[in-house]
Amino acid sequence: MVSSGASAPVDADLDEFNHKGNTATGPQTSHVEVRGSGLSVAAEKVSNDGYNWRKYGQKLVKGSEFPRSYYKCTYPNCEVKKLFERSHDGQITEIIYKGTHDHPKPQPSNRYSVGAVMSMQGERSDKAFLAGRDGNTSQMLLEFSLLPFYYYLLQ
DNA sequence: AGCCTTTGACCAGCG
DNA sequence: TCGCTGGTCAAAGGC
Repeated sequence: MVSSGASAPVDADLDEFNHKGNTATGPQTSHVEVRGSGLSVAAEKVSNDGYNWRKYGQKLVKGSEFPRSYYKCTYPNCEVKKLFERSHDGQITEIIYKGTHDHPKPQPSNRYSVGAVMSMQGERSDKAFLAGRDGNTSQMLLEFSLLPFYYYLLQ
């Protein structure tokens, strides 16, 4: 569960989502919070989570000092949306997924030699967002799991 | 040539 | 009913 369970520290705010009354009928919303990762690669990885996204908007929401980007999955018949909020440093402040992919992931343009990344993304792609929220531990895991990817980029 | 990002405007929901 | 805010659209430009 160490290397495969946490691609990103997931703070599942499904409670808040439930509270609003949109659960089974509405689209699933996953609230992913990635804070404190100084690696700009973190943003890259989260952006390239195995799917292709097309940006369709950007808005500065109140309460946040940084603009929020709106992405949509480019897969045909897949209307999963992703709200991406990051600071000017490239640090991710908030990521919100709306919906669930019901299609296989397209071929990632980058072929990591590290299968671990793929596998963990594969697990993450579902809705296994329920386990693994240890605060600092998950943060550490994030950076740790990113090391191979980061190393790959450096080459 | 095609897809993606950018950016301003438009629209709908809510207080 | 009006104003505000968040979300989406669409045109233009870039890669």
